Amino acid sequence: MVAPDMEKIVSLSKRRGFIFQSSEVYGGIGSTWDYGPLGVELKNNVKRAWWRSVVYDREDMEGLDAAILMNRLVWRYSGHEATFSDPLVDCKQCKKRFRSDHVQGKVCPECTGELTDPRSFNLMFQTYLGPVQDDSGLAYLRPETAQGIFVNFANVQQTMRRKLPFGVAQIGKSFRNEITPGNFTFRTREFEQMEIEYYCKPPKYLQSGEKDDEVLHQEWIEQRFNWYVRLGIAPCRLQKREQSKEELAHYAKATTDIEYIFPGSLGWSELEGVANRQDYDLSAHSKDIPETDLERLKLSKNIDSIQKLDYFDEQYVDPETNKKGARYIPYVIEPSAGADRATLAFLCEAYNEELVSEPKESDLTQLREACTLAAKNLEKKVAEAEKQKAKGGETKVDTKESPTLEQLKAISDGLARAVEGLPKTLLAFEDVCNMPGADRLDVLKKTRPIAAKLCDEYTRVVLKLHPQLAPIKVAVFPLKKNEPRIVEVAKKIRHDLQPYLRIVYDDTAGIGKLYRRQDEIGTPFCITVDFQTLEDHTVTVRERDTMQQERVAITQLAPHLCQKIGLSIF
RNA sequence: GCGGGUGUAACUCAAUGGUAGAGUGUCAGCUUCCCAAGCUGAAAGUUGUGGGUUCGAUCCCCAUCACCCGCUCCA
Repeated sequence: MVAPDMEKIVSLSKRRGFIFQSSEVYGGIGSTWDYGPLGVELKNNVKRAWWRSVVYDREDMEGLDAAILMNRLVWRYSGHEATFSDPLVDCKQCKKRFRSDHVQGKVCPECTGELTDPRSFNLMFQTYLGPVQDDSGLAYLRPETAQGIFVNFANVQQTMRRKLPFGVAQIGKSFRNEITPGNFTFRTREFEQMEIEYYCKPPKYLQSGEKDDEVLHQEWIEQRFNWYVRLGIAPCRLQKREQSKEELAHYAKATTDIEYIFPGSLGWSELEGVANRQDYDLSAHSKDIPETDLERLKLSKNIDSIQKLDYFDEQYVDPETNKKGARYIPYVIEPSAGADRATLAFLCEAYNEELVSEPKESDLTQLREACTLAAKNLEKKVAEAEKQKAKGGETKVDTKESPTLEQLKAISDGLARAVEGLPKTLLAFEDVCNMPGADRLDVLKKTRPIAAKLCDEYTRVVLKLHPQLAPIKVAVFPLKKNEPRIVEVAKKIRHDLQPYLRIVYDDTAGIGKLYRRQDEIGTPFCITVDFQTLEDHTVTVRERDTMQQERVAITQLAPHLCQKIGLSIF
């Protein structure tokens, strides 16, 4: 099971300190979100796992952290200044919106209504450097981190003495004035990217046995796909989608999106795009690019750059002249991921509601009675709706007052199935109450709290996050908090493990509730100090997903847990 | 930007044209030898914000903000 809808994630995020609405005390501000104490741990872990995977676990990668503010010319020559400010027109009659260069005259192509004057929508945030707000100080908040990597190509290559192929990774904030943000943290105006520019040889300069750009492109797609899977995303909810020729930006030879199927209306959506951008970007920022290449890349001559971002290949031997060495602009493969999107995907994927134990039949009586009542009422409503349909001939639309016939039937069926499957289907009642139209049925409003109360008692919410991503790795509890010897040992364990692991101590509830609390935030291991501990210096280590326990000597806890979590200290 | 919906305690939701309730959660204490147990007590909301109608608005009307759904858009 994964999150059934995004609202579950939003509500859990708020309740347990993962993600808050930004500027909440002033009523919020559109599409911005703050990561709370657990959210920042989770997102940091995602970024750290990414950095480890693409920088530390390879021999051919370097890191970078470029400034958010850059010379305006970067965005002129990258093409953003032109393509990021579309003049748009709206139809005053049918409210559709068009790019003004796609429309003839001042008439709507669809309904022939009158169009507004063109308005410029610049998707880049502007700001001014220095005290005077005029064009001389105009700067943009970067809409992508990639350009910071491109313009530093020569710096990185020379200082690290790199030979092709090699890549540069960067994590950082980007800003886009999106027209339609939404879907929680999925599309926001301020977001964090994890981008790689992997520089390689253009096909012409390859020597035998070397991988070409297309092979490297495929390898990156595979590696990035597998990264998500390794950290817990089920492959069935992840897909590679190759962009069609029509979708491709003119500078991209090929792009494959890695998509995750998010809950609710969001559905299949992009986590990451892996593009083969050829030599477009480095050429764009270089002086002295030959006319033929400018034409091929549809670039205009760069009259402002003071560098040529090319590469001297000493090994290359010209097959015709036998001349050694060549100077050329490298190709680039760009795996560009969203840190917030990955974090959201991991949260959605990890979310589980489980029946911990089967409810006693005596506890179910009230629910069964309420359902019988609801079923009868629904039957009546269905019959009414059918009669009306036969009479009026017209299918009733989904109105404020009552659900449609189809909705009624679906709810009725859902309820019947849920009742039949009891006690195993306890969790299904909530789904039934959330079906379209159900909110307008009073009978279900009465059933909901009864089912909810049972769910509280017999189910748990558990985030099955990969241990490396979990915000808290270990929690320590005393089995009895009014037994000072046990409390003392538990607190000492927390203190001793603190240098190795993110660990918390809690004794403010019964043991069952303490476990549930940690389940809900994805803590993979809970240590409980009990009476046996006082005799043999062992504790129980309880595993989140299975709820199984094993006894471990206190002295072995650090290596034992670090090994299970996959930390490399021991 | 357009259309529809929502906004009440930290969360989930009730209620009413006459100064707001429940469950969960949180906190304190007691109790408890392993999975949201029990008991006692407590804190917590100018009902998103600002106007209007009214003797009186959380409820009706208008505006605004935020979120959700659908369009539109999306390197």
